Amino acid sequence: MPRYNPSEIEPRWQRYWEENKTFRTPDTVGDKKLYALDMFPYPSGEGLHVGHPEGYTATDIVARYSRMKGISVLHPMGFDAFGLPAEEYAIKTNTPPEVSTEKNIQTFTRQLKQLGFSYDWDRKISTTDVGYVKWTQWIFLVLFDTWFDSEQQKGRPISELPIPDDVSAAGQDAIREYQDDHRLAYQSDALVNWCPALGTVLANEEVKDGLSDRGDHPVERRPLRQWMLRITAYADRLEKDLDPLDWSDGIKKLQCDWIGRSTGAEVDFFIGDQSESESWMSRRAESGFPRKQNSQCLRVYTTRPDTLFGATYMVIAPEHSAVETLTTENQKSAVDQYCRSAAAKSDRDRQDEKQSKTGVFTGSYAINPVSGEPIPIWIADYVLISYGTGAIMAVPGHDKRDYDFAKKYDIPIIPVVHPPAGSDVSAADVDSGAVCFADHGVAVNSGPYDGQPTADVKKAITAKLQQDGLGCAAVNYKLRDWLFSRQRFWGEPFPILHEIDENGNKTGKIRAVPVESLPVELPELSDYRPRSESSPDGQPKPPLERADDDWLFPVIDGVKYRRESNTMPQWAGSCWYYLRFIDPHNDEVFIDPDLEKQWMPVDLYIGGAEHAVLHLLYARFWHKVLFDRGHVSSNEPFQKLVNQGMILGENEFKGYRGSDEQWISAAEVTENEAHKPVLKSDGATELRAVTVEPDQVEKQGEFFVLSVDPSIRIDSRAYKMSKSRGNVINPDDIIANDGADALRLYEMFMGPLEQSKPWSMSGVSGVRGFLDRAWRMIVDDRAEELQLHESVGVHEVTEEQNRTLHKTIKAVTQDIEKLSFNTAIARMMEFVNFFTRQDKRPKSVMEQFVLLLSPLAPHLSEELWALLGHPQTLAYEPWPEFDEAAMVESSIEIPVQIMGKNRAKINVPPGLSKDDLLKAALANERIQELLEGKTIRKEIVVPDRLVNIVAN
RNA sequence: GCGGCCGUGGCGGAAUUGGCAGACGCCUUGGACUUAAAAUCCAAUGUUCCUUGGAGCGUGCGGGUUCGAGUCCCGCCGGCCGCACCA
Repeated sequence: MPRYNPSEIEPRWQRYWEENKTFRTPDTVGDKKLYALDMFPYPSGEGLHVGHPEGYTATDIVARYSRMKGISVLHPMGFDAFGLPAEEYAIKTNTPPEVSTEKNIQTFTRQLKQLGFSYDWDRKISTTDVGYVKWTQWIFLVLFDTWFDSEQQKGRPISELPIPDDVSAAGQDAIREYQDDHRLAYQSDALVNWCPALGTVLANEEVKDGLSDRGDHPVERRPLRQWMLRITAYADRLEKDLDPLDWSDGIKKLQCDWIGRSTGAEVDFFIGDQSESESWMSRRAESGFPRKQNSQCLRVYTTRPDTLFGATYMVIAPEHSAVETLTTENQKSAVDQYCRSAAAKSDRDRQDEKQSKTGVFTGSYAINPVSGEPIPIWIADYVLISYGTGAIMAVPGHDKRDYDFAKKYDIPIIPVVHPPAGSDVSAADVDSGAVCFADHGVAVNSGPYDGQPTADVKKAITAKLQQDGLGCAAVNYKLRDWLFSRQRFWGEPFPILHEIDENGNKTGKIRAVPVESLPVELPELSDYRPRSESSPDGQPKPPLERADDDWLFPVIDGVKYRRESNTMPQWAGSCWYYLRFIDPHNDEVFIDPDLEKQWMPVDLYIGGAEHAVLHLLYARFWHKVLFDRGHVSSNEPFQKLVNQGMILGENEFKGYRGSDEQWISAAEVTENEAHKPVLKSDGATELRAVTVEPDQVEKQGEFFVLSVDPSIRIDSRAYKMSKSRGNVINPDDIIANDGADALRLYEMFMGPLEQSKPWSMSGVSGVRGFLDRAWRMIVDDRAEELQLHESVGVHEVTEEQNRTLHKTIKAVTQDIEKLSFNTAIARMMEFVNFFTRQDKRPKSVMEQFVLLLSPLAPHLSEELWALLGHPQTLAYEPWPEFDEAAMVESSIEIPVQIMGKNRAKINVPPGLSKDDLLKAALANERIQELLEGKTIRKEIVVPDRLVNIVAN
């Protein structure tokens, strides 16, 4: 029986596409091109999640649509396969991670093929492929070979780095060291979370209450020698170049906030006796503001130089280099104790304690350069060593944090800004120190600047400081350089060699692995565990240190080296995969420059919002370096970016029961810190959350309540899918029941692409019903053989049928262009509803419809296309065109309102002039009745839309 | 705390951007077909009031602009997601 049977149709067409290489990328790009890219997945052991196909279907629809529009399409897929889960699994089972990774990639590939995506599978890549790792390492060497010329705002070859005379005078080693200090990839002693027991560096997220997440071992903050990438050099360009991109404002803002550019001034405060400050200042007025601060002063960064007159104390971070010199004898023990306890805290712990600020007085004073008054210098961990200069001038009157601190330690507050006229804050409250006013306003107690608005004072004081050699305008970023090394096994080895002496000790000289020796492959190990004890020099010992000597100690030109044993983080591979897709098999270069020019940039990039910041920032950074060095022609990689929303589990009703099984209304329930439901009244009595069936619940006013007891309120919401909640939907099950076309269509029909939305099983059967109806509109499902429905044939197309067709073509075309797939599907449903009622369904119209449906439901469409008499795939059939003339209605219904309320409807021909439309409205009997005895004050006539008459 | 997004029927969501609120789908109810069921098809389906026909009220709440507001402005309330001492 020729019922619609996706499990028979779909594998058949998938085989057809694969055997005929239907979606092979064209060798040469035509007039128009589309590079449609998905954020490639990490191939986890769990297999595909229903969230994956959402974005993938969206790009696939656009790719298929574009091919039919005659556009050259590149639509690839691959795998971001380095990562921790594979390594954990390897440790547990002692099998090489590449084995489980390969298995997972095969599962993912099978699942993706079952969804009928039109990827060019010949371009499949995995970041773990040796041929891919080679070029990841090569790009690292480009970073290693590049320095950033801040004048030209451009990365340049290290060989072009100007060497200062004093450095070149000091010899070759000094020059080499100077170069190493300026490379975009450099080694640095960064403060990191170091866990001695685990022998590894941990991410902030892996540390809780100063203990390691796994094993509860103590973690300390220590400077360790790590590889860093100088992304901060590109901060300005990463921010500015966002502007012309077709990204949502939300994502642009997230990136901007992450970069965190702020402008202000650096200011030097003289340290020492008040009497000497005058002469120091006059010397400064002559010498100007020095590039580096010296020990006579403390340099701060501030965004509010206008509040300088209100600076009543200073704060330096506990790690500041001046701590020792500033601490006086009788403060020494208190300072030592404070700094030691601060060092033991992770960043997270410091943040947790932000409610109550802590600090300690150094015993020293600085001189406020504008007032000449001595002000105390404190140490407090609310000042971060990693931002600005690690020191601040504190203005408690106009900074919330300084205000809290000053209140706690009883430090004077001087108000220097009054709220502007119309502010909620009163000047009197600011003067009395009752409130902290952090906004812009008007200067007071600021000498010559009194009465001027904040913005002007900022400029004027900065200029004055500059003139006096006490300060200069400055820019700062929250963005930090990128800590790029990991003590893990399953990642790309660094292509770097450390020179060693006869005793095997590092000399400090490093060199790149010669390009012709790339890739540096991972060595074979018998044990993937991180080392549990640290090496004698206190540095972590990554697993790669246990490699054979052959791997670990190469000799080049008679010089002995030790390989770098850290690996790159998972981000590395995803930083440039979009380039490799363009030329995936090239062994000579990472990408052919001609092909790069033809295909870049990516025209549509779709993926989850979880990568909105880091991945996109990192990839853009690498791309800009490659651009500066002439390896790519485009400045930005991703022209249009769309973040799909999250697919949540099915909606759940949740009720609460007390210890005696009594129902408790949700209105009386709150959550405690452990996210357990408790009674709101005491915040302690634990309750049990139970799922309530939908038929036991009804809506009353704003809330859902129990049908049997309306005084009991029930919570209603959808939760994130998770294994522990048991609400995970497996795409394989949906495909088995209703087919890939139904899954694709349902995920597109759920709602706007970028919105989070709950799953609904009956919604799936809804779209399956539509596919069934579309099938029956064309196929005779009661016949023995597969044949056309008796109503389908070579019929004259009626005017109404033609109008429906062209309206549908127009709507679907525009909706696909807007990525508004839910409404495109709704229009096709209307089409099917209409033509199912037609006894004569012209074959030509059915064909056009099948083409419209094909990007969304490709298997069903191919099957119907074949049945309509076309032996070849429809993938390259021309996309249907619409004709405005065919859409014109003979008569349209116009509402007539009186005082904005609908009172009648009139039928008029479209395009009627204002006057005629008004005449027709006034001619209406009912309108005449209602207007009787009233005076018409005003008539609003919108042609083809409505008439509104104002009368009383 | 700061920032972003969002509140429309029982549910997911539409609404040519200021012009008929609730397209399309789900759920529910009724009917046709059937010995029966499934499947399919047809119809009803925001809410209240009255007698058909209609009238009133309705887009989280309160105000405003307008002939006209889901859409614009001001002030609240609620939800979700980021960031979190960045001077």
